[in-house]
Amino acid sequence: MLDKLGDWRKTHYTKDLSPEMVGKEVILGGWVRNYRDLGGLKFISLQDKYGERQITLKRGVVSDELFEKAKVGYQYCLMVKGIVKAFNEAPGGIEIIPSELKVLNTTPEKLPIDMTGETVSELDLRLNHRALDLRSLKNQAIFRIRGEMLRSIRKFLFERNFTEITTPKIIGSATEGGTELFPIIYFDKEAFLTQSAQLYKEQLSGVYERVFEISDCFRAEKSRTKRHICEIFTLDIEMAFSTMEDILKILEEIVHNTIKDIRENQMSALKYLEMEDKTIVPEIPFPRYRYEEIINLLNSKFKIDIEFGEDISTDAYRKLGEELTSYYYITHWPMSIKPFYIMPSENPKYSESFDLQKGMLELTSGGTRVHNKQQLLNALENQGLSPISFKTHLKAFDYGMPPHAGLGLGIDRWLTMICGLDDIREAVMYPRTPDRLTP
RNA sequence: GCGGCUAUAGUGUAGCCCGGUCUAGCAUUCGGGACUGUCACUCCUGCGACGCGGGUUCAAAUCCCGCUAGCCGCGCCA
Repeated sequence: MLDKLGDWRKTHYTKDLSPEMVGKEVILGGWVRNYRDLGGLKFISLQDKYGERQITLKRGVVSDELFEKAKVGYQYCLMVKGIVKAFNEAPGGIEIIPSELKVLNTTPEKLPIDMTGETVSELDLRLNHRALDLRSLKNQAIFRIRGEMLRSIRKFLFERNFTEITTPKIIGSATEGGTELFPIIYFDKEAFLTQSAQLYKEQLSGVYERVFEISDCFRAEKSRTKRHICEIFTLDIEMAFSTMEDILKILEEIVHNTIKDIRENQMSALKYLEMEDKTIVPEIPFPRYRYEEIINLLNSKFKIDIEFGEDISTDAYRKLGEELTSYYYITHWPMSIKPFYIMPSENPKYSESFDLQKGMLELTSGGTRVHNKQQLLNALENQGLSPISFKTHLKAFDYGMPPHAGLGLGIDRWLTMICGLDDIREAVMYPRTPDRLTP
């Protein structure tokens, strides 16, 4: 028989309890992380979103009725009313001596995934039971770092006069070519899920000058790798009156500042993930290599032959990651493999574009954009794209579009690196892959 | 999309190569019992599994085929 919440409300989270509160009555709520029954003495480790506290039931100290009631299973949902007691041998030096206990919900006898820490269940199985899995200490650490990351990025950008924008995720036509789009039915029309905020953020840079968006984009590629998912979470930035040079500077500051904040505010999470020595604040400015320098390096050092104008293969990136382990830029990619909105360099063979790499992984790409309408029209035609399908976008370039530049950063990939995870799906609460649409 | 691999209690694994010894081992979870300072409590005890379908064979967890699910790599990927 389950207890009702009634008029009980939490007075504190587990993290709020301190030695100064000894003797006070508190109400805590959460889930059973561990349960130990020593006969006349029982311990419940109660976990909430911030941590855990020990509830101690000693026969003779608590009522017999309460003592008998405290027979709980892993991940039961409990609320406890009790007195804070200092006890050196208790975890954190504090324990709760309960006067009342509410069992608000129970669990099956056998949980579908391991929640004891004894064994590590397979990722696919954990994802099937994600709402439960996310309560694990590892996941708590990962997503605490994610929260800090987003908070830090937003704070940094707001302090520098950026405006947070939101752009449509349902779009009427293909935006940029390249990746496959998910088609959807929009009443009686065909529509698509957006692949990026690119065109909209460019337009809005002509209004709010410095804009950013943090949101989902969709890639309909059947990529079965540990680095790809179909619904990605990206940071998009666009700055008017700027070039690639300004973007390179602000991006390295963002990376530097975000990792600094994570180390300052979420060190315990980093430690839990054993990343405190690996996720360190990188020195800025980041090394910059031109695309040609990179392919020359790959050729001379690893005998990997890449023609100018070819993309860098997974294998080549892997080798590159052995050579360059920290953050670095690859700039001035061949214009031929960059999208139409990227500004060519003075020598139009090259482009004012860059990728930010961390080891083998591409984290960000960006560059200076074309703001002159005629030049944009020419670029569209050169890439075999139809100006008609970009008609509404092109209109924005009729009314004083400023020179601008920007970037797109994959938040999930970055979190994967920062947490030292093996698979990008670990860094997403509910990942979408070609084979996974639930939960 | 292509190639390689895997599938054993709730979870994680051993056994498979070399068919019989498997009445399928171990850890943990779960049930019962003992235990008043644990923190992966400890100890005793019990329950629980060969993905599905077909084939070979006297005999299949083990060999073969198909299906399903998953894993790894490549390709695709503003």
